[in-house]
Amino acid sequence: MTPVTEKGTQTREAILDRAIDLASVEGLGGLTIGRLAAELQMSKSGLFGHFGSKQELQLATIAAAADRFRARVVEPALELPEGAPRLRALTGRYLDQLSTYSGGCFWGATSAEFDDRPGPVRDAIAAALDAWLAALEGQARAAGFEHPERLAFEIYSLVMGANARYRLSGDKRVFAYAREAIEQLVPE
Amino acid sequence: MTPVTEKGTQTREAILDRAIDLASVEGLGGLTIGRLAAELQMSKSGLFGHFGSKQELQLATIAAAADRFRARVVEPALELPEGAPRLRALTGRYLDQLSTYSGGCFWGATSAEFDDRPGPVRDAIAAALDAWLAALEGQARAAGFEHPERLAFEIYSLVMGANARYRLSGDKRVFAYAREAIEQLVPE
DNA sequence: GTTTCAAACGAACGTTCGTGCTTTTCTATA
DNA sequence: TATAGAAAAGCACGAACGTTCGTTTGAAAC
Repeated sequence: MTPVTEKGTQTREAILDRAIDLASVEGLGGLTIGRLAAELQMSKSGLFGHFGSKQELQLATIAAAADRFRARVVEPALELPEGAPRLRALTGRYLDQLSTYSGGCFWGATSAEFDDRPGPVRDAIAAALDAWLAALEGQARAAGFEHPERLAFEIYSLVMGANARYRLSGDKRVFAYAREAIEQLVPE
Repeated sequence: MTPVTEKGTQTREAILDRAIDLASVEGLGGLTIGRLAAELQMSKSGLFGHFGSKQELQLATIAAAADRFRARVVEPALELPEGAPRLRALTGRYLDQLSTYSGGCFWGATSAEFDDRPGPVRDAIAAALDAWLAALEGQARAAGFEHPERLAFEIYSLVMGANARYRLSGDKRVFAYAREAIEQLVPE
């Protein structure tokens, strides 16, 4: 289940790396063990042994996706001063990820999928999203906005909306729309 | 496939009615023929005969959902004058549906699910969403806004964002946030 | 040089899915 | 009311899924 040797850890990380990309496009449902094994050129059972159950694989993938998000979006933004600058950095970096790296948004693909399936998987996704909203709200509060919770919701909606619209229409202008709308909400 | 008798039509409509509700919660993937048949207390094959393929069932469900959306959201708003009043009516009615009738949003549940699966189903969903965005944009233009396309995107994002957040957090305040944000964008 | 154990494998399981064939039941009309 | 045709059922299929099993490999540990 949990790897013991160096090689086991490497394999497990390779699996989760590919799992994040796959789930970002097709959701956690499309993340099938057989397909994942085929793409990594290993056996279903060999891959399965790293996790012990499909649910454990899903939970591990969610945790890895949260780690990646923190590393690519949150941590770089921590170098900027609290408040409005950090708030703009958070959203800017997120939108950069979505528009450049064209693999889809893990949270956009999975949150709608599990919002009506109670259980540990749904809880893990909800917790990650709550943390993201709370981070936005914290910076909005630090920036002195009057309704930080509402502002966090608005920013969240615009970013996720841009991703959803781009995915379906292929129109990249939506990212500019989101940036302009957020710029208006959090002016320089 | 297409019903001929009165009874056939009734059954087909009953199937699609239930199919919309089911897919609004679980998506078109969770809409399985066996489950749908069980809920309607009929046989898989009997239900299957009405459509001939799963894809035809999905397409028929999408068309029926679009009809329902037009009847419940779009047409009532047509009684108000063009421009800002109609724009507010469209979003207000939509948010009412989402917060009152607690079955989830068909478009929210299905659009993320199929945005990376090319084919007629994806096309049908995309067309319905495009029509909705176009309707918003048309009213924004009639209301004299400077960037009608962007405003339509912002409103779309706020409504869908409210649904997504409510589904995952259970916090109904997000609907108020969406209303206030839209009120600010399209003042009385 | 032998022992040990994690890592990976291949084959099979039980289940569920969509779908096709055949038969029975019902409905509408002449 | 009789009968053609539509609606629904019954049964079985092939494929894909998650999962389990016993076995093989390869690299440390003694």
